[in-house]
Amino acid sequence: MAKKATIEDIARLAGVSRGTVSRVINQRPDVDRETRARVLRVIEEQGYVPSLTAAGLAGGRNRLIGMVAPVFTWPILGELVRGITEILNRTSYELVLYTFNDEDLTRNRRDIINRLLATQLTAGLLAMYPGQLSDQLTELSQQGVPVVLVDDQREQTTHWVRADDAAGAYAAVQHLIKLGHRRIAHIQGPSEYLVSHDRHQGYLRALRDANITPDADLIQQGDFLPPSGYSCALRLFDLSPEIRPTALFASTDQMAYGVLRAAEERGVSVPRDLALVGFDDDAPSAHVHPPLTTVHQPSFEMGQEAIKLLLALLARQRDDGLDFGNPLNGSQTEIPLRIVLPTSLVVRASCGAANSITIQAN
Amino acid sequence: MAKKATIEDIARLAGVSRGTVSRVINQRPDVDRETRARVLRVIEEQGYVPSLTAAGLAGGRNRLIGMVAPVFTWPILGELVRGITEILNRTSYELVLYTFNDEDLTRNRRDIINRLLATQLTAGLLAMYPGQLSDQLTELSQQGVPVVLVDDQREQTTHWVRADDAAGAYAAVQHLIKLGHRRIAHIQGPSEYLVSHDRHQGYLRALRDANITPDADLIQQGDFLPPSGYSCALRLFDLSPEIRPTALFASTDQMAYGVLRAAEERGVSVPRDLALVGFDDDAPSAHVHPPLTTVHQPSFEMGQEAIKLLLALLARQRDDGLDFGNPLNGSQTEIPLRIVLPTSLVVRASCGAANSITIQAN
DNA sequence: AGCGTTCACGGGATCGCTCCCAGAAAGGGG
DNA sequence: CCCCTTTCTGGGAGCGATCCCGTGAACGCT
Repeated sequence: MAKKATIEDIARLAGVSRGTVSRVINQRPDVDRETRARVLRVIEEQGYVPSLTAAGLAGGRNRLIGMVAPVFTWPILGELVRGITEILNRTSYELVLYTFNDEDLTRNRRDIINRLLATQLTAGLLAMYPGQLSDQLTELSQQGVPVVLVDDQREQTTHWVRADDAAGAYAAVQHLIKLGHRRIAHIQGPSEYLVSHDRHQGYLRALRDANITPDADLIQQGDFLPPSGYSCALRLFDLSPEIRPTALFASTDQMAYGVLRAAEERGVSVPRDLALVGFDDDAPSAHVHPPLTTVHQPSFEMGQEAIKLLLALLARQRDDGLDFGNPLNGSQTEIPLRIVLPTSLVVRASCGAANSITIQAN
Repeated sequence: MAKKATIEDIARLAGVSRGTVSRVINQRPDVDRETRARVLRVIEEQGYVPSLTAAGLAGGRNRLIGMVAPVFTWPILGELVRGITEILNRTSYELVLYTFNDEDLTRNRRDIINRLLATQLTAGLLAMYPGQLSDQLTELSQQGVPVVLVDDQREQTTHWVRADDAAGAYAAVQHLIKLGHRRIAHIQGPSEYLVSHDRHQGYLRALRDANITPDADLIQQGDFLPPSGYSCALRLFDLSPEIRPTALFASTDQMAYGVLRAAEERGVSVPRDLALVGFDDDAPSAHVHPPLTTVHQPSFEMGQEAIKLLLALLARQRDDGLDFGNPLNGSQTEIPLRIVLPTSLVVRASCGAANSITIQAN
């Protein structure tokens, strides 16, 4: 393999200086059209690609973005990553992955992120479902490190993107109401999570808007996972026939799977005896029996919006350095602090609706 | 935020030179015990973390590992990534993500990888299910770039790790035979994939070992996805009762889902009328109805083995540079070119076996 | 013609590290 | 006691970019 070409080689071949080549590479305006064309041609011919490493050292800024995610969230990251990389591939930034498990977190949580940043490798951070880490990330953000969270669990003061859980839940319950149901149960998630709260609020609002008084007997509390859905469902099935629900909105698909199992054991037919709707649109949901009607989270779009937001922060940061005090800067479009994306209702068989279509949540 | 400390600051504080600090950081032997301890203490006190960027530029070697994966494989990468990061977190290496979609591939396939390498960012490459990229990766590997493939689709001349598909298929079919089945159908994948071939061979061998003559009527060809499983199943159900299969081994879980749907439509009860086994252990398989017996791929371990192999290659490369001609090097353990990991059979309800246990494939 | 501006471009200094050679200090053998 | 090793350490020379000051040419204006 021939020795790699450096900027110096390109400069020599194009008959210009390093500085000019650098200007061409970084798309700076003050280069003559012809010169630029010539340099670009040489770059093309030589297959030259500037060293990110050297550029990072010299420029003090890097072209790497750190993606932080707890390992256990990996299974649900596929779509998010797709969205992120689709945008990122059009830029000169690259993605660096940082994962950690629960041990790491409990042991020396602060260290992990700090060391990560201390390497000066990344220009910004994209944190997925950071959980316990979010406080620290917020702190970093306040210190000027560009950070964007993809989260659905807490109110943040950092830039973040999330799905509109309340509207999604509203649409799901409204759908059940339109199908004629009046006694609609809800299995909510743990109260310490914001999603649980939001989805519950959506449920309540949908009922109220249809003049249905919420019934405390029909509201159970689970922990997001199948077993809790199972036991909550059994409790509901044990209610006397006149108050037993005819429909159920589980606040996660996982819990809905538990409901499905309980229903099968008790001979409760879904959707005939019980219309069921979940939330999340996990992969298995299309394949369970019957296929689960659920609220789809726009993961792909969330990934896209998150990285766009971060890229915007990065761009602003760069400008600040160069055009400090530039009046144009002030009029620059404001970068949104939070982006909430609409969910959509995926209608399958478990709710008893005949057709299988997708309905926008708002 | 205080200005970041550099190696120079540490040197000054410890009363030594940059060179010595560098030696300590890189764990070189030629440093006095006391000096080393002193330097380490200062590093600790200052929370100093060396700049990977500068080290990369100066040393010519980097501490980044590129992970290459086509976007559409993301959903199945969760466990692999877990395995990789678990090992990687103990080293000073970081993971950089490179994904690309089909367009990228068909348009300028060569460019992508070349540009990737040309940035000189990564010390080695870990490629997941590279598909069309594998030729090029092999080439790179021959040019001296450390490359490890995680693949199940082709015979490679590069280092790679994969699951033992043939043994997995053998175990699956053997399981069905032990349950008393003699007429066992198989839906294989597209012939251009090595997995299809291997799983098919495993199927045939299991039949032969049980003195069952394979019946061409019972062997269908699908394309890995649910719809093809559906149509293949219908074709099998249309066979006259005396030659109709009592069991079916689908070479992917996805196709098994299609089989499940066909069975439901035709009133064929699984597992009573048809015992079903899939392959891959996709996430939905535990939740389909009935839960699918399948062959589990050791993704977590594959990730671990792959990264260990790459790390070993990297270490060897580094040694080569330093101890050129060292006799120890010659007698050094030869690094295995390929690693094949055992699969395991996950017994659930769809095969008709009472208990739900996991059986090692070999 | 003289002067100030703008436009392109050159090249020295620099980023934070590793490499490596040279030299000091400490022992070992004749 | 001198010389030769061995063990440690110091510091100059890069690595490949960016930054930025400085310069020469071309142009417009008085």
